[in-house]
Amino acid sequence: MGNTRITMKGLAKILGVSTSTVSRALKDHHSIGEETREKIKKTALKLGYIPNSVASNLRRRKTNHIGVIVPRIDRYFHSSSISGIEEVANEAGYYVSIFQTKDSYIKEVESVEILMSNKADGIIACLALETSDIDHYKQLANTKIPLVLFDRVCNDLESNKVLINDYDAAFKACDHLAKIGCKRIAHIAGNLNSSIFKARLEGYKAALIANNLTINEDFIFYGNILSEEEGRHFANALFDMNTKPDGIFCANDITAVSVIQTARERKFSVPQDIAVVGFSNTPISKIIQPSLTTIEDHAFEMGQASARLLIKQIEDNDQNIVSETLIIRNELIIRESTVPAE
Amino acid sequence: MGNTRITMKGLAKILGVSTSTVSRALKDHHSIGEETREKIKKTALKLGYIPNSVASNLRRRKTNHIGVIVPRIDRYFHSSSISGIEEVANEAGYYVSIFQTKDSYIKEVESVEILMSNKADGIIACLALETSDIDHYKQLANTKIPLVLFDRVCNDLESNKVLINDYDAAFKACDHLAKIGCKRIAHIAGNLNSSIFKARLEGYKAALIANNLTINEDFIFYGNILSEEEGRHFANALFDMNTKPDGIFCANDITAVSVIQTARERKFSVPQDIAVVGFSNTPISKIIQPSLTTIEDHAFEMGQASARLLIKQIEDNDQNIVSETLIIRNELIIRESTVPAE
DNA sequence: AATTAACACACAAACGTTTGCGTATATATT
DNA sequence: AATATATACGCAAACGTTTGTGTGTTAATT
Repeated sequence: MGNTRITMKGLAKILGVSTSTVSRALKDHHSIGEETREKIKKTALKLGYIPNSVASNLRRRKTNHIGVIVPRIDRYFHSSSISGIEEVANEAGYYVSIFQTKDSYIKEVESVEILMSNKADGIIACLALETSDIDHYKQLANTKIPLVLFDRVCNDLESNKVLINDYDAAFKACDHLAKIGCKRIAHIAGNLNSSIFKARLEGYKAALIANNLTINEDFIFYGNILSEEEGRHFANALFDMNTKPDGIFCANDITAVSVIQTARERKFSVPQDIAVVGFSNTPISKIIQPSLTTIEDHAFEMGQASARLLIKQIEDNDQNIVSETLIIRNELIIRESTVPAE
Repeated sequence: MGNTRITMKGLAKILGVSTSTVSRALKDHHSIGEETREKIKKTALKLGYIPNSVASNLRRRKTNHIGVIVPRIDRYFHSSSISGIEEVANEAGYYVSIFQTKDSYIKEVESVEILMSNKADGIIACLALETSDIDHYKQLANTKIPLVLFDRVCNDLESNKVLINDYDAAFKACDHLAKIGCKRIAHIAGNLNSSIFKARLEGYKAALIANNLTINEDFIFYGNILSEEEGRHFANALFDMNTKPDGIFCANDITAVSVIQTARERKFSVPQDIAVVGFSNTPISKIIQPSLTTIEDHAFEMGQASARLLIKQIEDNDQNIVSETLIIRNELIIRESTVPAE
């Protein structure tokens, strides 16, 4: 029953050396002679030795493991950023575990606890919509586990951040609507508990003011998770209005797509009756007809940048830098939902 | 500076009890008196004790960690199945780490090695396209780490499997095309190294034969990763043919969408000139115009089933069952790309 | 020839838990 | 009163590494 696998101790006994020699030989420590090193490696291979990282992690006080906490992995923005995180983490010798909060505060707290217990070397998180109390992240600071917040960050928390300028992006989007002639610009806002949706709302308002348009509260729809259903609901409400908006800035692509679909069903034409702008440049935005004007927010690159920043924090001991904030570029991508193809 | 966190040993010293008592008290072991138990818990809380799972894992020889290996997390099918896996794993007290192979054999091997080293309690994997040699999974069998393959499985490997009947699904799809009157049915096939794409090709052929249609090799396009680019390339080749197909079954939604887009650009109409069927019922399939007829393969449920199966294998010691295979239902969803809305 | 330095390895403690076993006191059983 | 049982806790080994220090041998330096 060679049931239990060979360990360093086992190898040492077989070869008549000490476990410390085995350990050093396997990682090419210079103090081990050429000959014994080779002999050890050879038999390790032959006997199918597999290093036990759990033991190693305990001893080294390092796990080479970074935890990622996101609201929902099946949303394109998040799976893309995870993909970016995973790529640079792996490159640097870290592996990645995923926690999905489904925007629940409790699940977020639990995730952080598990990651602390498991001695993750660092954490990258995108806040749940429900989250406003951030003690769980503050507790993290005591444990010296570096944290990077991305996309949905928290201003009350001093931590590393990677985000885009949502205000600016929203401003560009709405300014574009104004410039193409929209006078009554509506907005589907996300959960204002979240930094990004608050900023997008403010960017929206600022752009209207800058273009001498009045802000009409009836034209602002306050959403939550911005699902397809929410989008449809708002779109229907919008098309039921007496004086209808002639442009709309949606805080994500999902709701923007719902608006376009609803418009089609109700025989309104986009962009003639209403121009629509989304947010995130998800794959669907290119495909839908009319194709969707939207903000490219570079999710993959945000993920990469977050991972790079985190790993720097993990590996550098520069205690002078308390925290760092990275702003990622964003672009307005103009498509047919605001400017019809000629 | 209180830099190093409090441990059980520390708590024990402070409270004047043994570490074993602390350990047992914290997990409500019956042999610890009410009074001491409460006292221990109280001070543990007060001093911000965080259990060290790494140490616990080492001692218990269990990590409560399951590894997931998928080709690309930013593809909807995979992020959905991960979401399903994550949900049931968390429910059962496991956390999930993700490895992305990008369809590379080497990355898959490395991922398995990392998971073995890290003593994952189990692994759920969807094979990379490149993978044909599966020694790395066979090695896993020696370590007694349970494995569940899902979607893209390997017939040479005796292991737990969760998949759909791709042959049957493809048959249904192509039979549908035949029944609506298509005589020249084409197929965009995936990498035939992969079980699912081979099965879909065979289902395609079988359906043609069953409908007394001849199999024309010119109508079969052999793809690889089935990206948008591949789809466009094949679509253009298809529309350049003298006698064009009047129906096409695409091995995934991405290429199906490309066909529809290309058709639109080149002024062919779907489904009148060519009917098209995709595979996976990704969100985009509902949105595109015409909406896409496709196979619903229940990615989320596949993930759930995989996780449940794996956890059963981890926790049950029923050594009678060597392996188990679950077939998940699938349905043909008929939309406008084969049957125009009246 | 004496001192240094380099080399090659072994010893043993440590990382922070868990757990089988042992023991002392208190209560119940005959 | 003697034995058995339950209760409440401590001892110490173990999980499999890593690493600081120690030691004996050989080669280099003066």
